[in-house]
Amino acid sequence: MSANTKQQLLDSAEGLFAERGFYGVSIAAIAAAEGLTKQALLHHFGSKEKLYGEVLARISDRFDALAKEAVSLDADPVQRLKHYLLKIQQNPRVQPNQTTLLLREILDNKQRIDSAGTWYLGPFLNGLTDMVMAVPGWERASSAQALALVYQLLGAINYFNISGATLKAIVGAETYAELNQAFQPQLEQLITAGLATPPQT
Amino acid sequence: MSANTKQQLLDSAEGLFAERGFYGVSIAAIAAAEGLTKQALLHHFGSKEKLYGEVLARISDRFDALAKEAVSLDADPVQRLKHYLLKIQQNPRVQPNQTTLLLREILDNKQRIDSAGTWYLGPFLNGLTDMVMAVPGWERASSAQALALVYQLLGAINYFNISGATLKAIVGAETYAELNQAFQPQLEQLITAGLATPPQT
DNA sequence: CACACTACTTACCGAGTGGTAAGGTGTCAA
DNA sequence: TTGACACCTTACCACTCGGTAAGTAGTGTG
Repeated sequence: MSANTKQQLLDSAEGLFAERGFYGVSIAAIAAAEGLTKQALLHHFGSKEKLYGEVLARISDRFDALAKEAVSLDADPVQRLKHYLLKIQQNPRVQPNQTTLLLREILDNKQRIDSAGTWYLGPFLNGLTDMVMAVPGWERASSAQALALVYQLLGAINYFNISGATLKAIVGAETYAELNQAFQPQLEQLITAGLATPPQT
Repeated sequence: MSANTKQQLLDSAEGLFAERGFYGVSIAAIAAAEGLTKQALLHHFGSKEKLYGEVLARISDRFDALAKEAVSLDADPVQRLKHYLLKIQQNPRVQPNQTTLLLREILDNKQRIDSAGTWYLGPFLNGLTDMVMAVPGWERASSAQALALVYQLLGAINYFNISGATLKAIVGAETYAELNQAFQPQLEQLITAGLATPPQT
């Protein structure tokens, strides 16, 4: 079955790209992870760049789904934003491969002229910015001000999420476990505190 | 003069590693940036890995210097922390190459068994954690709780700092300029708000 | 049976990789 | 003057890279 093989190749590619980066993985390695030759991979995707693009597109779709879910679940804008951000933080489907890959894309996109890495982040950021501006007190903030907060909260979440293995190596396993426990309540407080102090216009 | 050439090679290497990542840059490209052959580079550093290690060590030294400066400048723990974090955000010597490279290291360190990338981050994080626990209201927090806040604030800063070019491509140059202006006051508010709500013990 | 199509394979290519070996050139001390 | 050393070069090596070419096995479809 072709569709199945293709999805499995995308799964492997997602994990390997997240681990080692675009240049750090060969298409042969991705194909071998599924017991195939690299020419089989090229048969399905045409080129390494196209494969990478499809991996990113799949991630984008997942974020969209998550956003739609958040909108449908919560009416209160503060709760909605909080739940959405916490879901981004926790979703095992999303973390950590997905976050890592997106971050790598942010880092690498400067030199890959291909804009595949930017188009999908736009709607995502817009959605979050709108959520912030729906919060009481933020209606009169500029979109740039709301985006600044959005980016700071995303950074607070993602920076930690991608640090896992390295951070554990630095502080030790026990401290890391405590840190993992302390992180979410602290994050909720930070979100609440950040939203509670809208910029004065 | 050897020391000069070596420093210039380190400068070039720092920029190129930050831009393209460890695997994305060849030692020949780094050497060519200084008008040399790759064998001249190998003469100075022995191997690509060792060169990379020296680049990281240099960055570590700069962070240490910044921390010492912060301690000497401010007596009030809140102001000290605020100034330190803002300095990390703004320092043109530090940003953005340095932040980018450190982030790449966090991402890649899992597979590079070499621990060169972890040892220097330890003291840096410890210093910040101590600064937080010196803030009134945080004395009784656990170090994990303080570290959680530290990491969230670092994420808020660094995530934005590494996003420059990509973020500009997403939101457009004008919005990005506004965002750049809105970022710092918003960050100060977030730091203040985060520190103002210590965890209940 | 012929034909086309999907899903692969092996064989191969040119370009680029990190690294080794050996040699050249200049400087400086004995 | 000789030797040692730092600093650099050209030449070369084995290897890996992404991608092309050509072919094969299996599965319908007319």
